Formats: sequence, structure tokens, C-alpha cells
Amino acid sequence: MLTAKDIPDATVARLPVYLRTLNRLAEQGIETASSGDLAEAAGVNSAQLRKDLSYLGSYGTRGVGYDVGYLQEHIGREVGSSQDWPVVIVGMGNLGTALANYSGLRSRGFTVVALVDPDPALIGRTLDDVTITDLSELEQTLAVSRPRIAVIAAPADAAQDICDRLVQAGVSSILNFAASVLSVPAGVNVRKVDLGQELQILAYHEQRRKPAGPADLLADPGPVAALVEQKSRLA
Amino acid sequence: MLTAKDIPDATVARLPVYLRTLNRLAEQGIETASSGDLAEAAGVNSAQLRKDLSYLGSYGTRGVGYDVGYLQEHIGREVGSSQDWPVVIVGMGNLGTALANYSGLRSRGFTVVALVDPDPALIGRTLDDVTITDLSELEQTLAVSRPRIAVIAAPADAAQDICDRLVQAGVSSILNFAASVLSVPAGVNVRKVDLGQELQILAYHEQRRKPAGPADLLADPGPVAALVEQKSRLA
DNA sequence: CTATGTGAACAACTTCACAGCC
DNA sequence: GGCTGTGAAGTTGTTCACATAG
Repeated sequence: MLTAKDIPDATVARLPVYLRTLNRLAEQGIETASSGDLAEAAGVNSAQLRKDLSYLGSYGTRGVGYDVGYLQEHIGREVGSSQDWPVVIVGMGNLGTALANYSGLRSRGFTVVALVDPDPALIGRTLDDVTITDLSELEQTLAVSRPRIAVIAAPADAAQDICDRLVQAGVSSILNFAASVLSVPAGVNVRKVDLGQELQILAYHEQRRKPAGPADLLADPGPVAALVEQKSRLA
Repeated sequence: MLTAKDIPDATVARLPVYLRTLNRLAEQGIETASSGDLAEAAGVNSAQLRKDLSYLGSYGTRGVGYDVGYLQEHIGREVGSSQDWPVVIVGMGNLGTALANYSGLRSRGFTVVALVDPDPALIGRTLDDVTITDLSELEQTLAVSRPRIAVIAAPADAAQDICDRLVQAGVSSILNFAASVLSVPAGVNVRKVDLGQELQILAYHEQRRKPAGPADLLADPGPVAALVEQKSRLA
């Protein structure tokens, strides 16, 4: 293959972070940045950033650093934000609505092409030029726009059925906000985001703190803002 | 320390999944389950599940399996869902509202004690007995309920300032939905959820697919539902 | 003389495979 | 006989440290 070098999953998961960081620097008119600069802005170790970028090829200049615009362009292409990805959102409760309105989608190369919900009170409403259609007509809706990426923002008990139908309709990447494990055919990619789970992980660590005085952190201002323990996702 | 055995981060990240799985089995009246059963329901390898559980101690019976109720109880305690965690949500747009309404919070031991937003149109409104207060009065609001866990569902450019004030007010665990890297003092735990990032990771893989015929997945029904590639979070 | 790119050491996590117990 | 619990092997990811290029 021409492009598929085989970038580690962990690196792939960080590319969007780098891309956003570069976008921000570019907005500020910064044209060159060293691995140290970039790493700090992205919240990672500089050796890690260099190694990650090295998987994409050699795009830096020794003794100087990286060209922001060039790198931006290149990671963008790698991540696929050079092309436009149609996306369907299933479930238009508060969460689905929040996602549909999220400007970060458009700016990163995603276009919402379909909104689906079973609630008659919602069907027919329009959000940003996209009309909410009936879940029972999912297949017909997708036949038009043929998105390969779907977001499930529906209750857990409906998620598997929706997932099956999405896959049947040609969707091969799913972002699942429902609190359930989806089973899918090989070749379909699923990522799960579960708010309750995230909070429970925080609660676990919260519980393990040294049971010091009550106003612990207030009492000790600490060693000033340090980038620590920023946990993000694994691919 | 008495309890702090030091469970690997990767394991901690899976405990909530196991807990939910156990809850589901318990609801179905199932009282005993083998590591194989549990692993399948949770979408992980059975050896992994056994190793994970072994960090908590020996709670299974050889030749039999695990007692669902007992394990449920035990993981619950470990994860901290035996106690009630007060939580503040900052930012009451669609996303903040979705989170505030999410029933999964209450059921997993979290209570929303404060809702904060700078928009005068929202201040004073009530959601589920909690009144939205002005962001400018954040400190006073938190002085009453003193939550240690906060959710930031605000725009990226406001996130760092909000974060600083939360930490100052005694918050030590933050779930950040804003698309920005937060810098915090040592000892404060941050987890980030970024929808755009998740989609970009999916798009990356989507782009790398073998450029076969267009209706690829429709043409080939594939080797039937197999639990594959379910990516979840790293601690 | 500075900052990249990378082999090699290190650390974390996963899976295997089987001894040990019920 | 069946299933847990766990050392050991295997895999993946991170960090170090330095040769190398500009």
C-alpha cells in the first residue's frame, strides 16, 4: 500500500490533539514550533511527540523545529480531515441535539447528513437544515446520504438494534454514547464514550486520596500549574 | 495503607464496565457467573477479566465462578459507588443539560448539587430541583455543597479559567468536555472527552480501508456478529 | 550548537498456559 | 471435571540518550 505505514493506535489517538494544537498556533500566526513547544501545548512529552511525528515521515528541520502550516496540512491529510465525512446521528435527546449543534464537527471535516429519532414530537423538526426523520425509516434515510460514520446517542436498550441496522445500511464506524457493549461484525469499528464510566474512574482515584485535612487543596497552593495526569483516550 | 493495593490504571478503567455488567446480570436474576460469561458480557478477554478481578482479591470459587451479588458489592465499594459523590456541572448548553438530565449519574452514585452558567437567560431555571446559578458566583455556590468532582461543559476558551476557579474552590477531579488541554496543580485529576477527537480517530481508520467496491459491507455479510475492536478508555 | 529522528532500555498491559482448588 | 488465580511469555507503548543534520 502507498500510505498505510501502520501507525500505532496510541499515536493515532494523539494525532487529533496535535492537529488542534497546530490549528491554534496557526491562528496565532506562529509559523514554526519545536517539539518542546508543541509537546507542551498538547500536554505530552516531547520525545513522545517526536516519535509520533516520525511515524508520519520526516517533516521537521533539525536545529529549527517544525513548520506549523506544513505539519498541519500533513496530519490533516493523515487523519482524513481533508475530505468531508458524512455522519448520521441516531437519538435526538439532549445529547444528540448537543452533538448535532456542536460546531467542532463541521470545523473538523464532518457533516451531519441525517438526524434520526423515533419520537413523533421530534420528527420533522429541522436543525441546521437537516430534518429529523423517523427511526423506522432509517434504511431509506441512509440510502440517500450513505454515511459510513454514525453516532448512537440513544438509550442502552435500543443501541444494539440500531447498531445492527446501521451496519446493515453500510455504516462501518460507530461512536457509541449508549452505556452498552455493542456486538458488530468484523471490520466495523466501534468507540464508546460513557459519562458514568468516566466519573466512576475519577471517583475511584478521589476515594484513594490520603485522608488528610478536609480543605486539603485549599491549604496547600501546590507546586503551581503543572501539566499532570491529563488522561485521554486510547485507540 | 489499608486498601490502596495499587490497581493498574487499565484495570480501574474497566471496573465500571464490569460493575454495569454485574448489575445487568443481577437484574436478570443470575446469581453466579464464570469469568467466561462475564468476559463475554463485558466485551473483554476472560483471562483479562480474571486478572483484573484478582487485583481486588480472590472473590471467585474455583470450579464454579463468581457470585454476582458479592462481586457487585465489592467492585462497587472499590469504585466508590457505595458513597454518594456530589458533582457540579459548569456550562448549561445542550451538552451540560444532557449531562444534568442523565439518569446514569444518579444510579451510579453521583448527585448533581450545582449547575452553573453565565447566561442570564438560564440563571434561575431549575432542573430536577437544582437551580442554575451565575458563573460569577461559582465560589459562593460551591462553598455550600463543596463537590470534589466537576464537569466542564463550556466552550474551550472559557475552560481554563473555570478550571482554575474550580480547583481553587476545592475540586480535585475534573471531567472536561471542552476541546482544550487544561493545566492543573499536581494532585488534581483531569479526564478529557472530546467528540471531535473520537470521530477523527474513526475517520482515520475509515480512510485506511482497502479501497474495495463501494457497497463493500453490504455485499459481504461477514463472519457474523463477533465482539471486535471495541475500544474504550484508558485510565 | 540546537533540535530532530531513532535505536535501545524501560515500563505497562495483555494473553497464554497451567498449577491448584472446589 | 471445571474454573479460578497467577507466573511467565508476548505485545504494545513510553522514555531515554545520542548520533546526525542543518
